Amino acid sequence: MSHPLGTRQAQKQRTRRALLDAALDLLEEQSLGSLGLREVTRAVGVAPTAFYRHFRSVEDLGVALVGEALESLHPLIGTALSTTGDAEERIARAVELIAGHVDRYPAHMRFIVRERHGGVRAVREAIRDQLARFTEEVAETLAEDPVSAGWSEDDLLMLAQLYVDQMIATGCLFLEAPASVPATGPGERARTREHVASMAARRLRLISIGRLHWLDRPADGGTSGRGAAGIGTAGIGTAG
Amino acid sequence: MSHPLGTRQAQKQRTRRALLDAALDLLEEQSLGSLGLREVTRAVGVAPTAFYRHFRSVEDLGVALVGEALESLHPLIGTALSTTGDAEERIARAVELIAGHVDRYPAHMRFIVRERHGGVRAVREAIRDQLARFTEEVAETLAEDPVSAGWSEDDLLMLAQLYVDQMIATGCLFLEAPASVPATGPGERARTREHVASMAARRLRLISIGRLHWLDRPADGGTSGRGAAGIGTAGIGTAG
DNA sequence: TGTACATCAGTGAACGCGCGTTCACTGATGTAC
DNA sequence: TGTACATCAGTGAACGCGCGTTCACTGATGTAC
Repeated sequence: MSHPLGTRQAQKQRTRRALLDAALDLLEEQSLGSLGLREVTRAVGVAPTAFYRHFRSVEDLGVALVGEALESLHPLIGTALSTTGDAEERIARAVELIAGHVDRYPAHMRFIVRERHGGVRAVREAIRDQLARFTEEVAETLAEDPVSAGWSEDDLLMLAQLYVDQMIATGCLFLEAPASVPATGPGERARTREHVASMAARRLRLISIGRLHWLDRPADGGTSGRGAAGIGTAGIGTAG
Repeated sequence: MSHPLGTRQAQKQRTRRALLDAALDLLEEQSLGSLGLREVTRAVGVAPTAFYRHFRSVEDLGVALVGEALESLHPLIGTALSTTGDAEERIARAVELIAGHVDRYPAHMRFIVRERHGGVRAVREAIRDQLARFTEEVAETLAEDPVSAGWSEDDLLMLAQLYVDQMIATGCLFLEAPASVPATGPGERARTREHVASMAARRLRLISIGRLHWLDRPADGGTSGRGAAGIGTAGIGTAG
């Protein structure tokens, strides 16, 4: 009666899931470093000691969360990259995908954003490593694009990093734009879904434009580029 | 003898500084949410209760840190914006300025990066508000630039946000690139100062190029732009 | 300058509390025959 | 199918510890006359 569904393994997995979900829930209001083992077990309704059947520590649980949070983000990247159409359509689609992801997995997104630079080293490094994998993947896809002809490897990596960073920054903005508040309060326009989407699209647009004209520029100026032609730098962009 | 330098006020300020510095120090390894009041006073060498003579809580101390960390960042922005020369020179100067700032105030930079999305609401919001002020300032400076002729206000804001985000992202990269390790370990090239500087410069270059060609593009496609001319979008940037 | 009083930064003992971790346990599930 | 034994997810009592906060205090600094 208490275990109607089946095997011991299945029940264990259910408890593990409950611990992960409870942790994600609690992390909406705090960071992993201040999350207590007892807090998590209390939220689930098991004894504190049950925690040790699943994780060695809260830090360990955090690393597990990194795994699943970024696993859920992974298909998003694939979908965004494989979208066809003109630049404007692809940008709109990418922004939509991110917004949809944040709607579906807000706690995952918050966790990544918060712990990416958070106080728990193992978790920080796990996120960094996973994002580096994503970046590499994006870079490889970009490399196949005819637009990238003549780009150095570092240039491609830079662009990939820029895209990955944008993805996270945009997700973060959507997190702060509650779907339930479409009405514009005083000065709260910045946290409207439409406004966030519009600004995110603008950013991607500017990056897309910069990308198209990347090789127009005369020299590399950096330490290791190889793709540019010409010497000297025109006086572009002078400020007051 | 125990208070050779002067007034009661001066001594109080010295203790306050010591508390702030000790906190910054401790925050290198953890986040504000898990920082204890007793930890801070222990590091300074005063009784726990002395803390309350200066701050109501650790959260309160955090808000004070936001103030001084972003105050130290402020002149940086002014200097970067007022730099003259061609685009390449200005980019190099901006990257240098950020690197220098990270060298001088690494703990401040780490604090901002970590707590910007951290678990303490009051601190998060203080950082957000201060960065919004910076962004507004950058946007105003950009507006005066002839390159920005015909740009909508939202476009300028978008660009300003992009620059401010880049500043922080670059600072964060320099934090992870210890000045003491110029030698390239296996696969550690990404955390070399020169490589970070080179990649940061590339990003700014791409943004600068995108900026120059912003109004070349045919249509706005967003919700509120006003500066663009023409209709339809060319099929730019198709991926595999 | 000297005296009497006020201020207040820092002290130290005490408190109740929730923490992470240990340990021997229970009893349902799984396995061997 | 039935029986005997092994496994192991979850229990609950107990531990020592460091936490934030309170309180009445001390004694150097500041001020009034």
